[in-house]
Amino acid sequence: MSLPHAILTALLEKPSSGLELTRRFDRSIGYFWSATHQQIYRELGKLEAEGLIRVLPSEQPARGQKKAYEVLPAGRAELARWTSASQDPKPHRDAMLLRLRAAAVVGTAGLAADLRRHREMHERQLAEYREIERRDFPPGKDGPEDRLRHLVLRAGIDLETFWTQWLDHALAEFARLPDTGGPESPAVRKA
Amino acid sequence: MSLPHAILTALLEKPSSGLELTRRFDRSIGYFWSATHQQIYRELGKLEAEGLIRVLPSEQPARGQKKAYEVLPAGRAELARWTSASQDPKPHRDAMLLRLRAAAVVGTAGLAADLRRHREMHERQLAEYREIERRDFPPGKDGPEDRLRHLVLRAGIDLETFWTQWLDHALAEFARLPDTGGPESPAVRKA
DNA sequence: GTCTCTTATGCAACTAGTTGCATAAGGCGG
DNA sequence: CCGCCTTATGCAACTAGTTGCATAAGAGAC
Repeated sequence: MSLPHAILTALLEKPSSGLELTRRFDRSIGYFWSATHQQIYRELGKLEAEGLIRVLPSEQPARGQKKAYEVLPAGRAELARWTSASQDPKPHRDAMLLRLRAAAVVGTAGLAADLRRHREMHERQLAEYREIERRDFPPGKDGPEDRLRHLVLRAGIDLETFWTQWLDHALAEFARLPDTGGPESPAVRKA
Repeated sequence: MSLPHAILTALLEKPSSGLELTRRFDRSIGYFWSATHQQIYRELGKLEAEGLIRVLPSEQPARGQKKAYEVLPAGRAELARWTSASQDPKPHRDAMLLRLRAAAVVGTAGLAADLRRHREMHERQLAEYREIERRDFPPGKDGPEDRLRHLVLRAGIDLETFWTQWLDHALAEFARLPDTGGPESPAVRKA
């Protein structure tokens, strides 16, 4: 249960409206914790009700008007508590690995094309991360906060590099395999 | 939506009862697609209703009796369809990276211990994968199905290696940082 | 022979996340 | 001044996954 904490972090970095948060989740934060605008609006409502954030005064809260939130002391305390608390990692779910395993049983037909497509996507994401790194972390910028944020970005860069290479490896393996309905069938075998 | 396909794959590898599936999900398949026994029983019910699997004859279906399922031709066809269909990868969610980003704002207190703990967990998982590799993929065993399954296991091994190394890197970075309430506070700053 | 433990199956309620759509304000074109 | 586009906020319904508990059969303890 981390969405509220992702939002608190984002709001501490910079007070924002729901839509601004949505856009920021589409960029930096969303790279390791994605969220739709509905999730965000709902969560903002809850956080406000719990007294962890509040609407910035000044703007009137009419519908269709910007409504910016800031974090209250209780929210900062909650985020600090959550950050330092021991947490078990959630198990991964990776549909592509599942598909490969399924392919071992029902055949590899059509899979290689999607492997290539995923490879391209990972490569594009990697280029985007590298661009962010170039822009946001030039050589001089290395205060404590910068170091931590850079560390997180590095994880993104290294992960995309990892998947790009792994998919290359998988594609090379595919090239050595018959690209048919698999080891024991032309598609449906016991029809 | 991949749980039904994970189950179909498992059942094609070997017809099983709900509990047997649950155990197999705790081992091999669950390493990239985890599921609880309730999810599995519910999904088995749906798959049977849709005519993709059926109860193996022989055993009577009284409660508390083993009830093994096998995949029907329609199920195999559905799995083949799903495997070859183009699918977009779901965005990752990684709470640890989120916590590091939060730590850049509210401080790193207490985080290093959990980084170390996660490092140990990844290392243990890595050892387990290596053991499986040694046991299930000895040098001679490399038919097409073996190659694909080995590829999937390799992804697990390489990912755990990746995280172990990344956490080492993060811990080294932490060692160079003040381990306090963060850049701008003793915990709650504007109280 | 009944008590308790393990195996096996399952329901119900809850939490999290997604999808589709609705509403309202403001700007701008004609 | 009316229709249309963009910005901004939000509800409702749905899908997926988790947690807690209930039920029943068989095995062995005593």
